[in-house]
Amino acid sequence: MVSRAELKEELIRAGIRPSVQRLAIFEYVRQSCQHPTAEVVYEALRDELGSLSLTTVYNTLKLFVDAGLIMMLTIDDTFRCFDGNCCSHAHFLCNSCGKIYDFELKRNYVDIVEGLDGFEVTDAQLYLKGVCPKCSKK
Amino acid sequence: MVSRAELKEELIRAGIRPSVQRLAIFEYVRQSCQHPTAEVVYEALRDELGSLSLTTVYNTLKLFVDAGLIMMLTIDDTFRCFDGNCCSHAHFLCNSCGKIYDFELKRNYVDIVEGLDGFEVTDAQLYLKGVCPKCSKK
DNA sequence: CTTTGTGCAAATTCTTTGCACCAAA
DNA sequence: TTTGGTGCAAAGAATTTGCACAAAG
Repeated sequence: MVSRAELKEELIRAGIRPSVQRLAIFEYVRQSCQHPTAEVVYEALRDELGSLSLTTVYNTLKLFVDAGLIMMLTIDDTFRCFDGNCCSHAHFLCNSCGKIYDFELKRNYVDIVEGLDGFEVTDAQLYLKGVCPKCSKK
Repeated sequence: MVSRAELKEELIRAGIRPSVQRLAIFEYVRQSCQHPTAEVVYEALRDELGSLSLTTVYNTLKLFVDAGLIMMLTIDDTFRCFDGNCCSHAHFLCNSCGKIYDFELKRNYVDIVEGLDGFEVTDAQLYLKGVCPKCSKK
């Protein structure tokens, strides 16, 4: 659990002014163990903040993604969601319950790819889909 | 290069009636070394077929994806595209020219993921982004 | 003839944009 | 007092749906 003050510092270091809305959104995405969509962030914070618009959520999430503070996931083509953990890791989407799980990697993605010489890789995502243990028990 | 007759057979084996439109769309996606969007497929085939609607392209591509004949890629969140090659391989999107490259894998995706026990993986995608050799020379 | 496919137009959904107002440095 | 942020309403883009007609078995 990171403090609000630390998150605020992180925004400032990234050149982003820490408005109330931005800090709340940043905190929410960072602390969330789920992978919220813009809509979910909006619903979760609108009461807490009193005033919040979906536009601001979209603007802010885009700002954070561009600054490299969070990641956008497109593991499912029907929705975009966000991950506050930028450390390299894989994602698993359960086709049954819809939950997205995080997994650590034993080695770098590019190690398993043949013939990448000359290609400069700046970003990588490994998306897995299937059925999670909870759902396969049922 | 696979013949039309073979592609037709493949559709029938998958339980899909090989209408003129479906066969043309299947052939196009299979033979294409690009990774066309629905729009691109539509533009490419509308003249050849005389009559074709974007709706049919969407319907048909969805039909093929559900049947496991082709794959949908969401490597870029701004467009969906399709890959006729269902053999496991990685994709690289050049952020400069927009081209998507295919890469073979040295080993299976799941080999590099930690703690997948109990998870049944039915589908996997490795998406890489960066700059391709052609663009980095410029 | 009976089922299935096609394609138009309209609806839907998600996201972005324009713009006026507000807040902070 | 100037720059930047927020949020409403409207626009935009991609995809899906409803339905009538066409085609194939």
